Amino acid sequence: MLDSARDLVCQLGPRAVTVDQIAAAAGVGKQTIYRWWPSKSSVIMDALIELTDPDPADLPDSTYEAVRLQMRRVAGMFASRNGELIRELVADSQGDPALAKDFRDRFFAHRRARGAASLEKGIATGELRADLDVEDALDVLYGPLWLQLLVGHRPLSQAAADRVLDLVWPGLKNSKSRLAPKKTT
Amino acid sequence: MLDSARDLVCQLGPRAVTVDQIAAAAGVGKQTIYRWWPSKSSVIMDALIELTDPDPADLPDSTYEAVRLQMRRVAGMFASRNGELIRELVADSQGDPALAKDFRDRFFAHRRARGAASLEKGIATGELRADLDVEDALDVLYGPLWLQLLVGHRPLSQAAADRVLDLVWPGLKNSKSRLAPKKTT
DNA sequence: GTTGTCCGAGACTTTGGGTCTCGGATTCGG
DNA sequence: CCGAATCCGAGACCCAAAGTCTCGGACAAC
Repeated sequence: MLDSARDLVCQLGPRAVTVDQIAAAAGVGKQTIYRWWPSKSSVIMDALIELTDPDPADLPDSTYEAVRLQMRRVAGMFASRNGELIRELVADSQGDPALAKDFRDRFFAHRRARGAASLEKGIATGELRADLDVEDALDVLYGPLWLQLLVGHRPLSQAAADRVLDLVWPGLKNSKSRLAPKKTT
Repeated sequence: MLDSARDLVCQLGPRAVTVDQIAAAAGVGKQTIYRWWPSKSSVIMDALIELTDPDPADLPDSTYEAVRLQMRRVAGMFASRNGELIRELVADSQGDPALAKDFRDRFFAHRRARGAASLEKGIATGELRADLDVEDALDVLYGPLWLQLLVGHRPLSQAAADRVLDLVWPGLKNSKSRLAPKKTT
């Protein structure tokens, strides 16, 4: 049933798909959908989570490289069909506090925690400033990508993510550290 | 007529107000509204622009202070009733490309140009890195504020804007400059 | 005074999310 | 093995609000 939702959303986009279509495709009554989800947007969110959750795993040891890879993955996701889903969900979240909370708790927080883990590791190894505020740093790193996703004033690319990181890095890194980040392309 | 729209939107919020209400309050037929604007969202955008455009003027000479003041103003605006308008417009822009373009061209670009001017001035005076990419820098400075506005994972405050600037500043400033930014609170 | 244009008023259409109802199938109790 | 209660697909229905169409009165032009 979620499968049908996922397929349709991928095929038509989240805006174009209707609840009736999902119900029909799943061979299920509309009422049954509303038995499990409170709104269409919730269904889409579950589809998004199922579509994007398989991720973590192997990160480089270098904090710089790890963060860079994570940012690139996010930029790639934003630029893909999933970015469209995210845009739609953020849009619907304005003016639906329950959905907004759900989005933050079930999608946003998970990914943010992964980013936070990398930064905390970097603090522990001394690659990042000891007094770094992780929350602030995450906003600074990923805020630009979200801005590009939601306002669309510039194309979203992995190169853009790299530029953001390089621009911000001097404010994050432990200036006493001798290890300059080696830039591998 | 725009006055009525502005008043109603301020009073009830952009989501709750209907075109019929605006028409009634302006003592005008609905058709007449659609003679000038293509959609309800467009009306709201004009109201927003009228509500927020009076701004520029006196900035401190110090680039750091100037940018800080501009960021604080944006944070203040985001936290006010106008922030609600902006959220709504960004939401409606997803899935309405014409509105999205209008939003970028008539609201976003203007404010961005002011920020760019400050940065360019800073480059010219040597306070900022000569090779700074202004577009990238603007995304990095304001992206976090937009993220907080649209996702709502953290409270939006002027203090948050200050923290963003301080975190990012080392990557923007001309490291050869002797003038450390003096932090006035 | 007649004709034409403009526009307030409000009825109407449309669209899609969400609810209600029916009837058949499946399951449980005796 | 049979009656009763539950579940659920199907689809009719409701509702709100954006956007369109139509009427009729007011004013202007000639």
